[in-house]
Amino acid sequence: MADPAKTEEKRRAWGDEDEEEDSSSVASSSLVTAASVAAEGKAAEGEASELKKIEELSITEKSRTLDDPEDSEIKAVTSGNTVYEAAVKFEDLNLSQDLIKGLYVEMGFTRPSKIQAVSLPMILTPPYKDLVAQAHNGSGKTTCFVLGMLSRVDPTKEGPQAMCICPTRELAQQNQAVLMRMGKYSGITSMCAIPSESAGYIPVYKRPEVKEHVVIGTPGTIKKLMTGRKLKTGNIKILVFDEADHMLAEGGFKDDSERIMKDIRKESGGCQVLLFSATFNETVKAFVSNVVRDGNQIFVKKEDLTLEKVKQYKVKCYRDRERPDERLKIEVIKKILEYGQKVGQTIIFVRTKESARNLHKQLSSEGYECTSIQGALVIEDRDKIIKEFKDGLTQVLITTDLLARGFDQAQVNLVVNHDLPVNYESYRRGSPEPDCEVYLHRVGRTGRFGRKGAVFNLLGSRDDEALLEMIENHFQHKIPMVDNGQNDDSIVNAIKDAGLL
DNA sequence: AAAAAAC
Repeated sequence: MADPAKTEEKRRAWGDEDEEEDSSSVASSSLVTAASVAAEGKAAEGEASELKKIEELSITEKSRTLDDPEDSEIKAVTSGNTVYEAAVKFEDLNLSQDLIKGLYVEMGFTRPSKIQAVSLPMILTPPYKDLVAQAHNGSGKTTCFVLGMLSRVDPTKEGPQAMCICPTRELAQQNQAVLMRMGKYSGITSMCAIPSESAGYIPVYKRPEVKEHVVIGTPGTIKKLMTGRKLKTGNIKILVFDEADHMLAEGGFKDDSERIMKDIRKESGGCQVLLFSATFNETVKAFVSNVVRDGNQIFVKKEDLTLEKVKQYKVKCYRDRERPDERLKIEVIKKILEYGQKVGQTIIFVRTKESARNLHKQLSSEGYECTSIQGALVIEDRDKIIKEFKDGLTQVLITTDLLARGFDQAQVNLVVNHDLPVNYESYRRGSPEPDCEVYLHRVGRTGRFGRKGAVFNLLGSRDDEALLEMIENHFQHKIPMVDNGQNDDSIVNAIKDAGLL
């Protein structure tokens, strides 16, 4: 539907948003069999001074139906003396009846997923400790922090008591949508603090004070409201950073995030801070555990992060010459879409806004319906394109890394990397390295909640081949090559092998 | 290079 020429672009886009992580589907459950507590080191039994215990939560999961992405062990390190028991049922969590009803009736959940089982007790048990939590894509992280926020709000009191900071507008909106559904029966109110349409822009000083209980938004708007004294943070009890590794990364939102965290911690007299993401590279991890020194931690080994039900492939899209063959990429994409349309929705990732536009134009002109989104679009168009895709009105969405993180759409079962994610710093240094974290997030747009999916990585050069090899090594996961031949069934077979079709 | 962002 979307006509590329029709979508206006703004010279300076200051919208933010992106979409979140777990949405509609049933959080399928993993069975928590045992939580054995092993004392760190060879500490003698009487050593009460030992502050840290390492709990190896060995978790066997039984994926009963189609859900259950998390196979691997997650390792939890607790701080302090509290012993947490994994929640087998939502009833184990002392939630209000309103929230229980929201989980079962509105969300349709049955039991906590693995990350929920492990993290929710840590979030909800006093004394309220900070938490850094890593879990697989599509494993239900959003539910963890949304439930955390809802549980800590007193609906009889007015004003902000919980806050969530996200990297993009789309993600903030998606998270708020989840919160509203889950909190449907609780009487808890929320607002989305993101840049609004330029037409209806109201300067901060003219806005009323925020009265809602929960504020979800992007760093700039949140900061603006805070400095404009329209967002009082004195009663904030819980502060969440979604996609926390990115929110705290150099070159990410580090400065904004630290500022916000510092101010709120001071104003509120110390509030609980939750950091959630599917990825934490070593640099961020070191920094993060410094930020939440006295907190609990949940981590997953990077080798265990790849989603089993999502099949990854690579396709050679260059011929003899060692330069990208855009034409060949288009042909391969067309092949993928031919069959992809039959199985569900497709997201195509590109590196730049310009490629998003160009690819959109090209595919459209060849009769392949698609839409595209990137940060230069005006907010109205961004919202419209997301809505159309979420409503299933469009099948193919071309995007920059705007949607790499958190975007949750169960029907997406094909992801195409038209360009591989490259670490910009290394690129500038002249020795390009892949951005493995972004790669993992892109892959995670499919296979939500244990569903099946396929990812096609288009290799435009020998360099791309080397990049993907580094990604394979990073995750210790070999990615098979699929023939690009236009005359055989390699692509179809790959889609079939992934369990689609 | 992507994203957020202002009055």
